[in-house]
Amino acid sequence: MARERKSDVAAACRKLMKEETAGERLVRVWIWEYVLKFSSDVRLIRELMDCLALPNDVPRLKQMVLLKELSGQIGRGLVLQKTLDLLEGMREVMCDARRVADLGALVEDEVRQERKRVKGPTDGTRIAGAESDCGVAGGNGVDGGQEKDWDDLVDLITEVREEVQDEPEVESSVARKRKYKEVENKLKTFIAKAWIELGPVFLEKVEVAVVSGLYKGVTGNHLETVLSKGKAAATAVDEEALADKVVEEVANKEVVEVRAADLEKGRQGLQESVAQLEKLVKDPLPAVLERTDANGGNVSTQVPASTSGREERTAARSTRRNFLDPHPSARSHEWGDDEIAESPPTDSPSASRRVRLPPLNSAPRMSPLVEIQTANQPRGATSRGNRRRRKNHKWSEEEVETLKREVGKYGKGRWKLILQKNYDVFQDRTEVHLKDKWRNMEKYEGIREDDLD
DNA sequence: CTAGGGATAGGC
DNA sequence: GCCTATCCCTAG
Repeated sequence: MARERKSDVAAACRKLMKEETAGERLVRVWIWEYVLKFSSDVRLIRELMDCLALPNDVPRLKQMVLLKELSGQIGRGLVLQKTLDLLEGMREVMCDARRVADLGALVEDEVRQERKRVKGPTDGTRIAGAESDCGVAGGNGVDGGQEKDWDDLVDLITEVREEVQDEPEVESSVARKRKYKEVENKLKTFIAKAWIELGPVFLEKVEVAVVSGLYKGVTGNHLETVLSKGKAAATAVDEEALADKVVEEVANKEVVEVRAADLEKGRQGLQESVAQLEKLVKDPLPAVLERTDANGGNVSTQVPASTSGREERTAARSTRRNFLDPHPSARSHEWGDDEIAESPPTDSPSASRRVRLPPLNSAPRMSPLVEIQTANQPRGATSRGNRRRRKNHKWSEEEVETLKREVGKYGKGRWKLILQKNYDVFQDRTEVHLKDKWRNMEKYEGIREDDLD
């Protein structure tokens, strides 16, 4: 039943997205920005994904997703190679962001043209705040500080990883553990800084502005005027500056005293904004939340990390790849390939109807890392370079024994589970590594699952 | 996520 | 070269 409703929602959303205007697309970006920044509820994010495609051509959003994934790495235990891959993804996106520094202007342009086309009958589709750049272009400031942090971090991880590869047998040494801790801390700092770099998201600014009474809202007339006069860009700067100022003030002042009247005012303002948003995009959240509540907070796609039952695993299997868990062996990130790729839930039929922005990556497909490395790193300091095959990492006795034991316990084919239960032993391995190793052992050593106790 | 095909590294 | 171990890719 939940399943049917789910597909209903998804279908309805697809339909909506088919007719998505440039303005609505912006709304989609705002929603995602906000959710990615403030929700740590993976379940919610997945559900939302089914209903509202994650725009895959906005560097800022990509950065946010990558940051989420990196955070997840810390939570689940570091897999150095994966961390490096994610970091490389970050670098790519950061470069993209720089390349399209004026994307905001382009979007506004699209909005303007779109408005010209649909002018008249569709009075109800006023685009709240569409003349502001709304953060699509915001956060493009990838400055040198972040690059340096990035370099340091990658160097450190590479170094540790190589150490692990060269002397896998001392994996549990105190020094090794300290190294991992160091990586983790540095990574945390990097992530925190990156979020700061990204700056406030659009809805956040609106929220702050409304609550502090400085945001007067945008009237339809105002919008029309702005758009028709073609002064969108100029206004966007003003609004942006205002919002920034507000955020800054709020951040710097001792806690701003908020009186009841202000709060009420703010709440009303937010309610209006929400109503406007709902007019534009059918907000999937209420349905999702209602469903999760009805379900006692449980949704079938949720996988409690600690469980291991076979049934649960099957139940948890999703038709779609978990976006927080990219393909284990993927060496490059899927986003930004030249095609205008669809996000998973939005199946292709609607693709052609989408408002399209210029491809972000029309530039060479080669990893920006290459340029950077060759430029900044004299010797092969970071040996992984472009897409180099990782150095063969011989299996230690302990790893092999653990693998045998665990296959005996959980059965062949539960690679992910086995890995999760033994992150400390299988440092720097993925489930694919476990699977491959077992295959070899079967093939060349004649080991069988049933030989094990 | 897993299975299986295939590429590559590295030892002899 | 051949063979095994390891790594990588991708269909299902």
